[in-house]
Amino acid sequence: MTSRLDIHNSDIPVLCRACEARHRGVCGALNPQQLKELAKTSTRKALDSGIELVSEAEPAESYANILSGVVKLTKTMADGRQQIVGLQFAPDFIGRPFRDENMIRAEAATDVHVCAFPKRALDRMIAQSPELGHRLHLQALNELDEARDWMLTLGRKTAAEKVASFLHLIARHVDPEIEAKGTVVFDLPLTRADIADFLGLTIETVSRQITKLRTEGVIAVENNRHVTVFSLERLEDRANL
Amino acid sequence: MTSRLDIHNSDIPVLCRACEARHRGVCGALNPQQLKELAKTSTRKALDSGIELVSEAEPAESYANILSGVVKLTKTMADGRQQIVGLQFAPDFIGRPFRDENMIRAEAATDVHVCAFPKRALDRMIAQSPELGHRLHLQALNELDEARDWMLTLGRKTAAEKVASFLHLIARHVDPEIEAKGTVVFDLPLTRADIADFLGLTIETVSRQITKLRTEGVIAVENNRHVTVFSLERLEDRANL
DNA sequence: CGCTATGTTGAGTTTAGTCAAAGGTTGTGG
DNA sequence: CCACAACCTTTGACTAAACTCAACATAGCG
Repeated sequence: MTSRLDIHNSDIPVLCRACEARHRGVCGALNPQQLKELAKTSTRKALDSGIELVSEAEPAESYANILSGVVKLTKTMADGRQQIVGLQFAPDFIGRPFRDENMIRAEAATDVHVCAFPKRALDRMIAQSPELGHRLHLQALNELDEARDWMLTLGRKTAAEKVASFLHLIARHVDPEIEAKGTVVFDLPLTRADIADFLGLTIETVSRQITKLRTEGVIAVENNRHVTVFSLERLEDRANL
Repeated sequence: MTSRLDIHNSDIPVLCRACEARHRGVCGALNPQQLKELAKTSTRKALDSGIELVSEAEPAESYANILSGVVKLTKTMADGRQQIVGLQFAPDFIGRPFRDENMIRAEAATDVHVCAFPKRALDRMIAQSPELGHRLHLQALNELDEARDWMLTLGRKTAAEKVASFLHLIARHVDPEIEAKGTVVFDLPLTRADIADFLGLTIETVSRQITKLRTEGVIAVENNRHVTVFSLERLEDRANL
């Protein structure tokens, strides 16, 4: 389907030709000319898990599109307590338009590939292209919806419900089409510590709740990271969704 | 300062002339012609505390600007557990552009005045005016920042820190200019039940923490609602900001 | 003035956190 | 290829924070 649009690939920068962000991501708003201009200053990067993309304190100088992997957005208190306030997947856009200070840290949760470009270059293009501004607006609204959904989880759910909600979130992301009774298999993109930071719990509590779901036959776990959800429906019940 | 812009007030619809939303709110993006068109379909409403502006289930048919008062955005679980996911003040915009389903309930937390207009009328104008789209984008990004700040509070702060954070939020909103050592006096826009729903706590815990702040001389409270914060700095310490 | 809402306080329970130890997994260098 | 180290995860016993239930106090309203 989308290949129809790519007949004149010669117009499209090499870097962008196979890029998901050009279809579902923000770059989809750009014409070949704009894409070419942006591609001049963009660089692909492969980042190991744990590498910081955006610092909590310093003003950001670049934006990025995620090509693969998972990025976590975190907030940290002076005494070290941490909260993950968002997870981003390909082809999400990373960055805070219209402001330099971010007040948020972005870190590779898994090994990640991104396409990074200078803040200035994109800011210039936003001013020129309403369609690009609109795509960024949509992403912001989407992140806002997700953040508010998660606030309910953080504020009002029990530890058991929180862990089920998290697994449900990942399962849904791995396979958005899955029907309620279907089985989903995936590798967790987060360590227990990250899951705890995402859910506002401790590592130990997360571990205990995962064990409970395992012994009760809702999920299976191999090698800590590899998870099988036998029935999304059962997981939803546990999450009180 | 802004009165300079109002010399040709005859162009401005009567309804809009004294409206704060025309300066700091989204209507500031509209020219007199657009303002006139929008004013044709807009109506001012006075809503008592507790009245619902937007339903969690049904698609919204109108947007609104808050003229005065406080609106709470809430999410509710099937068993009745509730979480306030945002507070909005004048001249904030209420509504979810580019989507009908809201998945959120908006309710007057205090008596409220709003200027409401049909979703369609504004959607049409968004398509025409990039500046209007931009203002809505900025508000969405601002709400996203606030939501993520609050996620840290919900997930990682103690009850004492949560209550101090809430009082700090309100105090800052009442007087954004106040210096650290200054005294701030205000009426709480929320009941204890609402505060509990905002903080992910129970009424009793909120009450106990307020009592503690009172007995320790950080705040004074009269008639349950009227609060004096003696030193914003001390409150920030309690909130771990 | 009494009634209903809302808010406070206390006693006991529950949930999740803390601290400590042991079990697994992964990756490295011999 | 194996052994070891580093890290991550699980499990258990105990503790602390917040919740529940219940009684009482206060404020606002008719």
